[in-house]
Amino acid sequence: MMRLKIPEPTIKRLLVYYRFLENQIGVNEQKVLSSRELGEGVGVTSNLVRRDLSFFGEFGCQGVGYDVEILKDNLKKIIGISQQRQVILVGAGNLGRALLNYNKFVGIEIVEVFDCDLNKIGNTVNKLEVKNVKLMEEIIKERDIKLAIIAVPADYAQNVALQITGAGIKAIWNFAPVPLKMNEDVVIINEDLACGLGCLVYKLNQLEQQIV
Amino acid sequence: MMRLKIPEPTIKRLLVYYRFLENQIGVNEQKVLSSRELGEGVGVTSNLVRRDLSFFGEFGCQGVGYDVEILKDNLKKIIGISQQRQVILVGAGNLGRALLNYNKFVGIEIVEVFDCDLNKIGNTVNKLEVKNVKLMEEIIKERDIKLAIIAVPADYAQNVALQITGAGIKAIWNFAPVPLKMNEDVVIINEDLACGLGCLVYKLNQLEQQIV
DNA sequence: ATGAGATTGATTTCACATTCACAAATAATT
DNA sequence: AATTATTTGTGAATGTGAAATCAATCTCAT
Ligand SMILES: NC(=O)c1ccc[n+]([C@@H]2O[C@H](COP(=O)([O-])OP(=O)(O)OC[C@H]3O[C@@H](n4cnc5c(N)ncnc54)[C@H](O)[C@@H]3O)[C@@H](O)[C@H]2O)c1
Ligand SMILES: NC(=O)c1ccc[n+]([C@@H]2O[C@H](COP(=O)([O-])OP(=O)(O)OC[C@H]3O[C@@H](n4cnc5c(N)ncnc54)[C@H](O)[C@@H]3O)[C@@H](O)[C@H]2O)c1
Repeated sequence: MMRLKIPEPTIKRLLVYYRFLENQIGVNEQKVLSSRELGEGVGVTSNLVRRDLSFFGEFGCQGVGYDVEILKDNLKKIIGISQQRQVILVGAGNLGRALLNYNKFVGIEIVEVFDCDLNKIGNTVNKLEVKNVKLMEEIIKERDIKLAIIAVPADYAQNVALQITGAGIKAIWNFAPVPLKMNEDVVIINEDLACGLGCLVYKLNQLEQQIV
Repeated sequence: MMRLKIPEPTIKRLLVYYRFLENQIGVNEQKVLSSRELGEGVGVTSNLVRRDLSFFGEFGCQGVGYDVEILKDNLKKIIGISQQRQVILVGAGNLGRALLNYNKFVGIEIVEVFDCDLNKIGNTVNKLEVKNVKLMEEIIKERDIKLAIIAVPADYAQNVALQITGAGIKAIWNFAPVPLKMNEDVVIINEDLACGLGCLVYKLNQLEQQIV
């Protein structure tokens, strides 16, 4: 174990490991699993699995492997999903509604949805009422929410980000394809889907040109 | 210019640069822009912009900058989005419909949608009729489609991937949170949204523990 | 009890990605 | 024409992440 300066890719994989363990529980009665099995399950090498985990401690048993329950509990604590965190979503459009209807995110619960469109305000999405964005800042403060999902059009994202951080939001999962300019004390993950597609198109072209 | 072995992060940024240039056209009449301006617009350093572009040639003019139109055309060619590529989408669920309704992806056109749910087959999403997945393989061959988007539940993704690659698909944009096991001649981009969220929760916890 | 086989966790090595720093080139100014 | 401001493109240095390697430890069969 070494602590200090954990690679970002490692952090992203923690949840992948956790999700795999969760799913495995039901499938078979396996109590213990090896880094090789875990790695194969999620598509990384066993070396990398051990490396990732060893940043946070010694959870395995040499010659044996990892106890599923113990590893799962430890991952929960490490990631910080021992209890569900309350989250808001801004922008009940196409993507926003898809996210709201998805019930498989672990560690979070979307508790409020905001939009500015009068045709959407008042609608119900997955048991949640879409509220007027004018109420947003007050509700964030009232409920002491720290994490927000931005699913508004690109042109409005920066403004929304300023509003919500002003009201106390400290973490933003941003789906708008713009780089948010924020203070250092706000953590942001940008989920720019288009560039994954761009990369795929590039690679497909390379593949085709190579063969022809 | 150096060619050979281009970093994957570089490839992903190409589309970000392109999208920024597209958007800038309307905003002002700027004919030329510097790597600094482009970098600030998309949230990377000017050094990185120049490094990325220089993998593919010399598009700028020293002391001046980059001609917007010329750079845009070159990026189009490099990424491979000079003409729209026909694409299919499998799984007209929550996420699938959000993607179908999004008209801002560049370089692709979703031309067919498939699902296995009889309640969804026949429905129209963004002017496209959802077709029975049984027709999928035939239509892929008929229209000679090479790129597919997978938006089906995790348990079905591997099967769908085998079907479509069997029918000729060479590139997959996969939203199911599972590592697809495919031959070497198929390119895959996995868009595992949950791990971005996991990473954000982790960082938020770190932030909070640090302050308290 | 002992040895064979399995597996972890740490160290070392290697590969990849970004930043730094500067020569070369251009435009604007005097 | 000479000078100054910019700005590109790239070699070198640095930083970051993954793979390879291996000693230490555990289980189990004999
Ligand atoms: N839909 C996709 O598949 C997809 C793919 C990639 C990226 N994105 C990005 O995700 C974001 C959302 O996309 P979408 O397709 O859901 O768009 P959308 O237009 O369907 O929805 C946007 C919603 O945000 C609301 N809104 C606008 N300004 C607001 C404000 N200031 N406060 C609160 N609500 C506001 C609108 O009323 C609308 O309901 C966009 O930035 C888009 O670029 C979407
Ligand atoms: N919705 C989200 O916000 C979200 C977030 C993260 C990941 N995902 C992933 O994206 C995928 C789709 O999510 P969703 O929320 O749209 O799920 P969904 O259940 O709403 O939609 C899935 C669709 O796939 C169809 N389907 C199932 N098996 C099929 C098959 N063999 N062939 C064709 N169609 C088939 C179903 O009929 C359904 O319409 C899932 O793998 C999910 O884990 C979704």
